[in-house]
Amino acid sequence: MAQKKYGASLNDVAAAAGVSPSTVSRYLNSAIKLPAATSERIDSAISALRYVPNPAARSLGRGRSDTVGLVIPDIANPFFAALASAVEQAAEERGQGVLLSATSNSAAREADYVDRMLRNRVSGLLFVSGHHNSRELAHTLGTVPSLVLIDEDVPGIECAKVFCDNEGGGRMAGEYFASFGHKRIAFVGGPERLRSTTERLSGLRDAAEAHGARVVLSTFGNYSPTFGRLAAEEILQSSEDPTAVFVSSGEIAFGLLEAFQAAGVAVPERLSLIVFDDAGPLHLFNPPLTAIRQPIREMGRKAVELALAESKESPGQLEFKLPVELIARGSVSVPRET
Amino acid sequence: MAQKKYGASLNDVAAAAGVSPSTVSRYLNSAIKLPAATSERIDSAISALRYVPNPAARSLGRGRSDTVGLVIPDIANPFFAALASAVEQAAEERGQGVLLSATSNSAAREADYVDRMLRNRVSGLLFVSGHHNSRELAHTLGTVPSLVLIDEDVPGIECAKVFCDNEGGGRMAGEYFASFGHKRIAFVGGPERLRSTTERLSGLRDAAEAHGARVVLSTFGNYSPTFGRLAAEEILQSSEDPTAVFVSSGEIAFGLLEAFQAAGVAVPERLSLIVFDDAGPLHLFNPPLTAIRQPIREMGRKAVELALAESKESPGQLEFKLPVELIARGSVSVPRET
DNA sequence: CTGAAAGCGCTAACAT
DNA sequence: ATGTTAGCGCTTTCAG
Repeated sequence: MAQKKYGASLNDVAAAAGVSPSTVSRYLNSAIKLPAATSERIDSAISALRYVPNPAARSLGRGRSDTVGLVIPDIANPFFAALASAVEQAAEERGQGVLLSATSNSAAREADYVDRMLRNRVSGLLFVSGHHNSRELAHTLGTVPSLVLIDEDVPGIECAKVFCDNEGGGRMAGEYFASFGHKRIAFVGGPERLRSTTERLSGLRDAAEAHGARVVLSTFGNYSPTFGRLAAEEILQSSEDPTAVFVSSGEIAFGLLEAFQAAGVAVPERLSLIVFDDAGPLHLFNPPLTAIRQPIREMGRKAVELALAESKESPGQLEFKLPVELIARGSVSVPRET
Repeated sequence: MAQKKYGASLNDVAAAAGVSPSTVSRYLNSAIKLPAATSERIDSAISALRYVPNPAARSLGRGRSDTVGLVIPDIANPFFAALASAVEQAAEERGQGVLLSATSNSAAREADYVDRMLRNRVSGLLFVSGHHNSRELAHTLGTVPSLVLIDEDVPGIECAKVFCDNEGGGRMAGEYFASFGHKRIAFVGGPERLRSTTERLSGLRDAAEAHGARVVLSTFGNYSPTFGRLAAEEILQSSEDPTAVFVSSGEIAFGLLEAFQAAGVAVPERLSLIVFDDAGPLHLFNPPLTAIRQPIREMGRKAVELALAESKESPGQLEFKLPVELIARGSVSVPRET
């Protein structure tokens, strides 16, 4: 589609319909009502000429692009894929396209991609960070109007934020473990210093301690099966001898499970498991995984809504914390005899 | 980001550097080498003014957009998510962005979204259909230069195509079943009349018959767990009494498995299972699922390559069939005693 | 090899 | 209410 003269322009349509370009423009943007006669002439000119509007020209003329930007760490991760899907749907409903960028978990790219979104004059920017953020990122982000942070915070940025109730999720997990009689719990987090990570841990810890249990081990790493395998080793070798583990992401859980299977460690008989985040078919796993489910679709929708909100009502609520729920399946049982 | 005057323009940079806009433009597009002195002046002007190029203007001026379009049925499906990820990476390497649209499995939207890509003057369009296609779609697609079809064919369109070896995959499954002694095989396909569906079935059938087995049941539906549950019922009620089933997609397999579990049908003891496509953590399922793996990453890369190929070398190879492999896990065993 | 000038297609102040 | 007229920021002939 690279050829220069692509098709008919608005001017051609206007000429064919015997009106001025601005009339056609206004008509098309439904900012106006025309006599039936002229609107028909325009319509037929459009179809006769096979006219298609050029978004680049429109964007250039207006200084914005009817597009919302979405920056995520990794589109192949089921959680982010689901989020992207939700965002796209919500955006579509509002006549906005989505410009997607996955940073491939590279911190360096986060700022670059935000820049790109800015260049593209997106009407709103949804950003999901996957790192403890650099000063540079914070600076870039600081200049972004209609920014919405999803899932993860970036310290020092004041903007709309959509999180799930990480602490509540941690608490649910802790209480659930405690109700089975677990006393020694391990926490496998995402990247250290990330808000979601610390909140989940603190919820878990609070609930545990309120029920006479303890978080005896906590380890942090990136959202990957590789880190999960490492964490599994750490847990199995720990002298603290945990009987339950709460893992902060599905991808990490995959690695954990692989390592447990390889080591002949039975779940839940030997080690109970709860995973935060229920994206992917966890119910079909061996064993079916008990999970904390985030309302991904609602998070995406809310974020789009906030990004596109007309007046940036600073007085209004800026931070939203959506509720999570515990989906009980088969990966938690009473602790083994000690 | 909707404000009008956004930042410095190329003209501002040129003025600050004491050269003409065209010189800056040429310099930035590396179509030229400047004396070190001037190039430095330009560079410092750029950073001083915090100049960022405006892609819309560039696109308008050049008639194309340094962006490849990708249209897929559903971004939340792990297969398509992995494909999108691969495409994005390959595009990035070539300095191209990706404009993504998910049709939400709506046939009606396919043509719309292709149109949108056209408007956006994408430098290449990658299209994955999820339907037996309408005349309208074929017509729209017919006008698209640098079109690449991935995974699924659209009859009557002549363009570059990247498939996997569906027939070979079916054959592998058939042979594998036969090697365990299965005689009666069920096929759960995707949408009927889709090329991938028919090819997988024909490969399966050929291999089965070559080994004294038969495909005793075949059923078709869309790529969803819901259809999988329906198919499971059909299989369980069949008087043909199949002992093995070959299912054409992961999403469908999820539904199948759910229904089998609900009905107390053990896999593989009662029914062996092979799924086409190994996206998602099938190795952690209960039982671990034996699968035909497509080279998703390579497919994405190849498609981008073809879309961006300079000269459309019609004499060259237009259709690529990438090899698949069977990943043996635990969902196939010898058939139960009859 | 560099600069001037004419668009690319559309929008939005101004006029009428 | 419609038309006129400038741009939006960049690319790209075409002169110099």
